[in-house]
Amino acid sequence: MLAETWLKALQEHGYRLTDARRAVVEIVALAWRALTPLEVFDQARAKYPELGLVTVYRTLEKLEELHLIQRVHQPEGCQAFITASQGHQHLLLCQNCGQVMFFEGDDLDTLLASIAAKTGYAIREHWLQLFGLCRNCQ
Amino acid sequence: MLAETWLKALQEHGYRLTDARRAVVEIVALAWRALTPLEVFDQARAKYPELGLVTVYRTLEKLEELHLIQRVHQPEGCQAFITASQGHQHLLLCQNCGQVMFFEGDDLDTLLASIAAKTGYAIREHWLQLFGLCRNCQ
DNA sequence: CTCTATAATGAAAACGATTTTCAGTAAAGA
DNA sequence: TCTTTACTGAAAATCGTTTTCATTATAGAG
Repeated sequence: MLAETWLKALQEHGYRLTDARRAVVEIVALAWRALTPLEVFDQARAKYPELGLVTVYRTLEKLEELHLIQRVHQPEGCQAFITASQGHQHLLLCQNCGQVMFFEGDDLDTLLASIAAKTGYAIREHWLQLFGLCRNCQ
Repeated sequence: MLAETWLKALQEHGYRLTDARRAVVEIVALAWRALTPLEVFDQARAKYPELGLVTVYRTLEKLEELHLIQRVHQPEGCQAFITASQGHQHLLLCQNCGQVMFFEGDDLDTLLASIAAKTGYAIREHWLQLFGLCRNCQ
């Protein structure tokens, strides 16, 4: 299970395993859409009612630092997090239900080379994100 | 001049022309990199010292509403604004000095069709943004 | 299994960015 | 010139996030 992997990773980096952390990790690892810290808090409190919002922030910070989760930029805001993509993948978001999918295989080399030539920029990174409707929401 | 065009557009949409608004518009229209509300405030106060930060927020809101400026998402934050792209253009940002350039001619149709087929999504929008070093910063 | 150092906790306070409220001011059309 | 009302800046309120701090509990040592 993904949650187990994340907890192990936290431990291996010298972080302790606590009930609060476990509750947060389990919610985020299972999420099929990006969750804000407040949403994580609300959902994780069902498992662990003593949980504080501050701990959610602190745990998300560590998960992001270990590249286990990543922040998702959306028109409505940029506070939500989702499981990090592995390797060179990009996001595809459902505009209705928020479902997050990853895809790979973007071949932008030709485009990037042409832009570099036109602008004189040395291009070092790119963000590509798609929005649409998932099968269920069409 | 771009500032004139924006002021005219504001007027045509029923908004009044004031000194505070003129000061904000002139700063943002001339910017070569994305500016946060606070940066706009600081720069515009040189022209119009009575200016309030609240008015900067309110003016930016109207300029965005009229699609004259757009918010720029960056790893460091998503509060800054830049002149809006015209038509189907994307952003290219210098990671060192922040210079913003627009480019067009992204041919993603093949990619989008393949992702749509693979995922079942009806893709309706895409965000593409490039980061690198401009000629001067390399 | 117990002890101990210290990482982690939650509550409250502080913080930065943004929005709202409000009474006074000024743009623009009559 | 007058009048309506959009616009203003200051202050207060709000929202998301971070810091502070005293207490708790994990994890490694003994």
